[in-house]
Amino acid sequence: MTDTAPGTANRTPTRRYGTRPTMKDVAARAGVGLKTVSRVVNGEPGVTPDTERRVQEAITALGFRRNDSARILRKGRTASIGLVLEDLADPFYGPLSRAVEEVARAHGALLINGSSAEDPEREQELVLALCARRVDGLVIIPAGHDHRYLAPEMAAGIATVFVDRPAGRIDADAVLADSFGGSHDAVAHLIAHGHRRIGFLGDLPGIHTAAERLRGYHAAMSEAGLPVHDAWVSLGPTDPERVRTAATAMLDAAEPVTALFAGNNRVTVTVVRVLAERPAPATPVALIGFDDFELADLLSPGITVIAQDSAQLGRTAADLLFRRLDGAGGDPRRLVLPTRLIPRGSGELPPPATS
Amino acid sequence: MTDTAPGTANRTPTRRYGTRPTMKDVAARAGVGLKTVSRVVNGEPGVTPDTERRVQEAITALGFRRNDSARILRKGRTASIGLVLEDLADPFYGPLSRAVEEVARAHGALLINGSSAEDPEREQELVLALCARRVDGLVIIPAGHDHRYLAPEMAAGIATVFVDRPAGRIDADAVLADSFGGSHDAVAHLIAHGHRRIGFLGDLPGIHTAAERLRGYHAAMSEAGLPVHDAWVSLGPTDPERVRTAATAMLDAAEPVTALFAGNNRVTVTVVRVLAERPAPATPVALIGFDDFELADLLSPGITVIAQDSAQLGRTAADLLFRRLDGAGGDPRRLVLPTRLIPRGSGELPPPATS
DNA sequence: TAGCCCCTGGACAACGTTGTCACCGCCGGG
DNA sequence: CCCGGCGGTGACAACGTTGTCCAGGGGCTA
Repeated sequence: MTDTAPGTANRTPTRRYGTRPTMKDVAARAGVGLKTVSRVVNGEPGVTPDTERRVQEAITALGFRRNDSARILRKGRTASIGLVLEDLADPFYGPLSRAVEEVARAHGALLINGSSAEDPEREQELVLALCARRVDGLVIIPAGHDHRYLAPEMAAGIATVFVDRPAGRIDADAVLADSFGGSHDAVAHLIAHGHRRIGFLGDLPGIHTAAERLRGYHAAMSEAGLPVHDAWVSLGPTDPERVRTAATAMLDAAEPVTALFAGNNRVTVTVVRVLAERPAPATPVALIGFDDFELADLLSPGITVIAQDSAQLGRTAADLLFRRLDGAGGDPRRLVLPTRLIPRGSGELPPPATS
Repeated sequence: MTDTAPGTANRTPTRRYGTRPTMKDVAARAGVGLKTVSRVVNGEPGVTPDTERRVQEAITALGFRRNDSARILRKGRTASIGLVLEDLADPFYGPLSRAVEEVARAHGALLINGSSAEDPEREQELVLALCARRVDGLVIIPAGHDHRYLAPEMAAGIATVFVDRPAGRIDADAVLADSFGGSHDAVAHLIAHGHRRIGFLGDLPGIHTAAERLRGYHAAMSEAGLPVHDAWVSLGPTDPERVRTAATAMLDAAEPVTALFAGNNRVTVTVVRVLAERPAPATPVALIGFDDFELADLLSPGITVIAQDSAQLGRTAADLLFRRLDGAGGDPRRLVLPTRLIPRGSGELPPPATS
């Protein structure tokens, strides 16, 4: 009684506000043993219909709901998985997250997710918080490059699958899109349409996908025997200001690029804006973007993209995760999903005739 | 030993795979008491630097990580909140979810979220699962219209805030956008530009926002003394097929509508597609959409929209939730956030001169 | 030097559930 | 009539942590 707030003592004579009935309360009210309540709640066999009815009545009368915290502590499994990604608000990650959730749901698990905001420290903090909660598994879109901090957790049985980018300095399952191949295809496509001076606007070079896409760009250029000017490549944060500046510089150079390859959806959108704002040139600048985005087909011209199915990425990763949780052993696997070039017009524009 | 997998017995002599060290193990290894370990782990005062060092060493040596399940059970607070929305993959909910997450993070809480897929049963299932986990609070974008099932949970202390749509048949906090006002503004805007026959393409009439937007449409029309033909209003699922059919019917009628008001972002996008696919009419059809969406400004014409800030919606709801959790009392509140008309061209198109 | 207090550290119960095991009464068979 | 078995039920420990309480020792003051 001593820790009962004075004001609430009279309002709820039987139990304090915020205190919920437990199985013990239900048992007492139904006049049965604790374990019998447990059996009823979990649908275990071995309870007379009459007893069950009495217990059910007590449950509804008291508004009892099983405390899963205690259940989890006892059983050791939390039936929940963690998802750490860069930014839930990014249209690329929404479908991915939803796909992971659907798979989790099919396995009766809940999804706890957090955004790292591309900050390695925040990623680690989040991941370890999830480990402390003893999630059964983790799906991680890594922001950092060193995941050795995860080794003890994985050794302790927390299944982990990396998505979109591989783990750093540890061996772990990963599900990736074919950034190199997709990028190569895009640049080759532009070259096939006659372009020789192609600019690449990419994400921070430390990000695995950005590096791979740059590699694909270089590979396609060199396969075609084309030189790459330093001024044609710009890597950095994807905020509109930087992209805008970089794109403008490439387009206004003495020998301007005739085509642009944008390294991800945010960059593509900014480039579209930049191109739209410039006075219409005699020959429009060709553009291909990595990642598809809604309405890309409705712009004029439609934006040619390298599409990767982010939902499929998430689904594949979650499937792999649950296979691991179901006991699938073997060495860490790396799955690479293909990308697809969707021509819509902007990537098929020819270079100026003079070029 | 009997339940140790044969292959792992030799690899981990001291403990089975999947079993983690506990504070007891740490205490034993450090040669201190259990509670001392607890003090170190939680940064509580009253431990000599030397003792603390020994404990820290034992912690890293064993790879110990506090089991938050047990902590939660003991403390009664989970430091996590649940978010139930319709579809994480929807660009409207991504920013909302992210905003809720940020607020939660600022309060040291994790976010568990789930998609109801607009299915009341699934919503209830999810919400109750979250209650069983004893989340501290809930942010709900309701799919159903009867939330009496939540009453016992709320009485037991789970703070709950509804977003985007109010709760059904119970009294609860709600944060809404001004659907009626925004809708009214949109239609008035079209009327001001000379339109008399305006079509409304809305979501399922059971959804609160859809009903409110319809109400705003009717209000604006009747204020202007304009009649509303049955054929000008179409409510239903927002899948492209239905919207396409409905829009086409309105546009091909004997007395076709000269302007369309789309009830949400999915509808707007489909309508834009429909209009783009039709042979260009002498006078283009005016269009205003509820919800802003990326690239709306880059289409030609730009799409005039009624913008509601979904991130702000989420932030406001989460703020309110944590104020409740911090003990703020008082009656349930209903906050209504304003919408904003953003003219971009499509809503300013005049009707045909003959009209 | 005696007495007291503070500081550190540990023993123990409790959180609410589930798994194990034992008990009770009743049945059929010997 | 007794015994074995079985279906139904409950007592009890354990999961890993935190809060409460107490003990012991060292330093300080009177």
